[in-house]
Amino acid sequence: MQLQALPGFRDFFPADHTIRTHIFAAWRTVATRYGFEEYDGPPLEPLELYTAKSGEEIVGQLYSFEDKGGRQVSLRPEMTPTLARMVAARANGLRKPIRWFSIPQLFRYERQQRGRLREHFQLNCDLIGEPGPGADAEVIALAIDVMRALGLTAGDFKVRLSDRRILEALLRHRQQSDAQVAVWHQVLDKLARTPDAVSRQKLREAGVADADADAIMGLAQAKAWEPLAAPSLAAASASLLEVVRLLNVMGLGDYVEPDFTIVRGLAYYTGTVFELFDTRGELRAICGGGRYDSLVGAIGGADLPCVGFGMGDVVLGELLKDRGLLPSTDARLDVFVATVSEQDRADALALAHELRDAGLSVEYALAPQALNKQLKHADARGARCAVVIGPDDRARGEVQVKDLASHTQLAAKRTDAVGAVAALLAR
RNA sequence: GUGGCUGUAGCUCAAUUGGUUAGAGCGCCGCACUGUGGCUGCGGAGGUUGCGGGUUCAAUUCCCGUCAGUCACCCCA
Repeated sequence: MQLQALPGFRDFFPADHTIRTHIFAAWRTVATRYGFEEYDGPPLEPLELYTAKSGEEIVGQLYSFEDKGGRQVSLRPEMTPTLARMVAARANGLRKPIRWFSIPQLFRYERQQRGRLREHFQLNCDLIGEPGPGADAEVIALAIDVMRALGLTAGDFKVRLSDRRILEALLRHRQQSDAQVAVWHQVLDKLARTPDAVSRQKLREAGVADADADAIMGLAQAKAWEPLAAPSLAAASASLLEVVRLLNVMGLGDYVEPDFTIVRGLAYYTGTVFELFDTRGELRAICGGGRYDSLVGAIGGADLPCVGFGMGDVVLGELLKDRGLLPSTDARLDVFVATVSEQDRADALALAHELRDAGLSVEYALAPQALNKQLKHADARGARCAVVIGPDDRARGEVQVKDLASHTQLAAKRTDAVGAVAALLAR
């Protein structure tokens, strides 16, 4: 049996790693553009960090074990508890609001599916210390701009936006019991992929009156903001409507649509919740987030309101691939230095090093090789330019500088070789 | 964790009703090509047909198990 990566874990061959780097670069660029600072924490944490606040159901999905010191530990399944601890530890000394982002590798022990592995990288952006809707709009705009930076448009994805307080108000207004509320969450979460009759049946079994079911379903499935103006919802929806207004002002209105069926699995969300989906509905959520005003207090004692999101690299990568937006994964070399004879090798090494000192990516044949083989290799490596050094050139104090794309070649003084190459590459 | 489908070369795939030496394209290496690359031609390496067992004169093909992938559940960073 061959040794291979564990199920749900990935080997990143150079071509794969290029894609990963491409995504990370967009994440860092846009987060930095929004004034966010990068942080990180340990990939391995005490098990209690997650069992204490995330609920017992999540323990089954933790990649946890006992370490050699007898400690119960877990690979991190999410970044937010670590963030909450770090922020709480220095809460008094940090200027608010705090804008932090991280790109942690996260783990879960679960059977894998398309877009869901046992390991992935996730951009986490959190804005801490600002309770108002301005912060919510800011992080949502950040998520949208990450997608735009990768070449995706409003035709490719949408932000589905809601606020937990709206559903709560709906249910409270209709006096649903706690057990019924739980059923509602389940039903609404999978409404789009479930036949209507099945949903209705579930609600009936939970003792929800048909009249209540009609009313709540009707509002929950609304595809417009207008129903939020109803007097019974006005207080609960004021924040969300302001978030929408701000996004419109930023010019990002096209990317946002209402979806009051968004529930989000994590228990700690308290207000705004949102998810990013591909418009064709082929993939699972690309990004999810929302407001969690009590978590930092619960973990670290400091009472700080937060809003943030996580965006994973797996589904995002699938989407970019489907839309033909992946970067070229070919290696790009600036210069290949080729020799005609073994007597040219010393000059070739010296020149290659000068070119590397000038910041160029340079290769040469490590062992003696025919010139045509070297140039073929230069071509295969995607080099823009080749420098050929032979006995005749050396006798004249020259080198030949070739533009591999245009098949042109010109002689340059050996003393000016770096300048000649730089000039060619600048074209 | 439950169920369906699928496992053949590095990749994408062939192989007749079960039939004797498992093929092709791409990629890789070499030669034509001892001071000039993309093309072309020729050659080569690379497989325990995922693994284990069973049926059969004979298994890539049929059956069982197992591992892995995938899809749907459960659930969702």
